[in-house]
Amino acid sequence: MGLGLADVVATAAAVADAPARNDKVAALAELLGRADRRELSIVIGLLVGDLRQGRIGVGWSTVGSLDIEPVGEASIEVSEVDHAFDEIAFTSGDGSAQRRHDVLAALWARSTAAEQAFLGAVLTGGLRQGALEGVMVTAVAKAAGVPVASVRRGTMLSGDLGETAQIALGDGRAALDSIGLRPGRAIGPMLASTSASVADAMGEFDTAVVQAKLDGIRLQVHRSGDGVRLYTRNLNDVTERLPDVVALTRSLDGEPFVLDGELIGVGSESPELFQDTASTFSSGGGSGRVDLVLSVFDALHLDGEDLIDLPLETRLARLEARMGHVVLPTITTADVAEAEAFEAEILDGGHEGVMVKDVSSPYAAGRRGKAWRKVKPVHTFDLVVLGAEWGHGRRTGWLSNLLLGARDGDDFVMVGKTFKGLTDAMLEWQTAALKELEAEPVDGVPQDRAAITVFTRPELVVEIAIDGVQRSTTYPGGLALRFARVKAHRPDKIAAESDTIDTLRSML
DNA sequence: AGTTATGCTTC
DNA sequence: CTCGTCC
DNA sequence: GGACGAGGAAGCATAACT
Repeated sequence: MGLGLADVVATAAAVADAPARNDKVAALAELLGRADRRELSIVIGLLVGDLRQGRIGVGWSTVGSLDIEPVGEASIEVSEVDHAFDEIAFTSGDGSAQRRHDVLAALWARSTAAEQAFLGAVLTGGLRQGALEGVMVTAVAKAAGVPVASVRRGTMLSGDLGETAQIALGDGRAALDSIGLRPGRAIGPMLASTSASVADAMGEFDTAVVQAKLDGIRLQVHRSGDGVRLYTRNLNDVTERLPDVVALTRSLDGEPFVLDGELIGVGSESPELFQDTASTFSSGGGSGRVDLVLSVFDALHLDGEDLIDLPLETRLARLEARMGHVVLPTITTADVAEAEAFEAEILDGGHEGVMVKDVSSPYAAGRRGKAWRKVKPVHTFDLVVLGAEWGHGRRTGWLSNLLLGARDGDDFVMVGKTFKGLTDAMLEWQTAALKELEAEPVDGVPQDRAAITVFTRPELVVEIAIDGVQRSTTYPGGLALRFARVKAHRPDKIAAESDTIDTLRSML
């Protein structure tokens, strides 16, 4: 008898109900202890909402349209769920939508109400049990009786928690610790935290490496012999899409190697807009509208040697010696003024900002550490609230997502939405304030989500921070905000004095 | 053959 | 991608 | 400090619909 889906559902419920992380871990570890080797990847995939088969093309709309009577008694095994997901994932071509739907419906028809709800949550990314991969790593360690650090390390180097769990529980500590970086296999990329300024970021370090932050797509570049593999930040294999980058990679010295870099569209003088980089990237490189160029900023493995535990300074020296011509603009300095001058130069070149890194730090794969800090300019504007959407999940009952307008003469044109930057107190306040302003929508406000939207008179001013603007075909002003977040409500200001669409346009 | 709906992935 | 909240 | 979950914009792919 294999593990039942009902066992997984019961554990998920226990995890969701337990506020303390330790209790979540205990519940997960107990379940892992009951799974056999083959089931581990499946169970982990279900419970962290990241299936073994990746995304299978079933989302909110499909799940919501299923109206199938649940059964009273649980009978499905997790291996059967896995099999159904496999079938859905690998079916394509004419008529495939129907076949995929049939497989899903058959699964639903055999499920209890609780199982249907759980599977639906998994497929729509709505688990909300307060435990995803981070907690699961700890649970795997507990179930296997090994240190969390070992599991974390194995997961980052293998890029796969399910596989790591199989090794930890099945083969033991020694096998787990022998997982190593292997050119050709993706590894979790090191992530950065944010600093408000270069001076802030440098305050933490004796000496800093400062590098241009390019507004493109993170790319992990592997080469072993003639074998080349290219992975995105989320470890998706995009090798086939980027023949030019593959050719470049084959031309570099020092294989086997693993590099960390950024892929960016480059025009005659300045970098292209991110939109154009992304467009070219997703439609297959060579035939795109812009030239995609790889810039490298770190080396994890070079000349067949692991570098991740060596200081950044050493990694960069090795990188520079081997392939200096593909390394992006970099300086090493202890002087804040020098770093700021470099930042100004980079921004002047049309780039996004700079990264400030501790010169002595190892490559912390898969971690968001303080050794790397990103510094990007922030722009602030006074915009006007045109409406708000009711929130979901922990924001249920609050007006959450604000519809933002810029002034255009006496009118207002919508330029984006945001739900970010709001504290619970601000949500409470704006919910009451916006209800008072409820009105018919003004012109130029999309009404596709009218059912969950409260439209308002354009009166409440909000201070909005953005990273920049981008072209838009969905908003009437032809422009949309990038990474908008609320800094403050400004009921003391009047809408007639808010910022204009022309001011925003000047940023394009 | 063109348009629409849905899902996915980058930031 | 950003931010606030919670453990 | 780590982990989670709130939900954004653009652009592409695929299959169904018209």
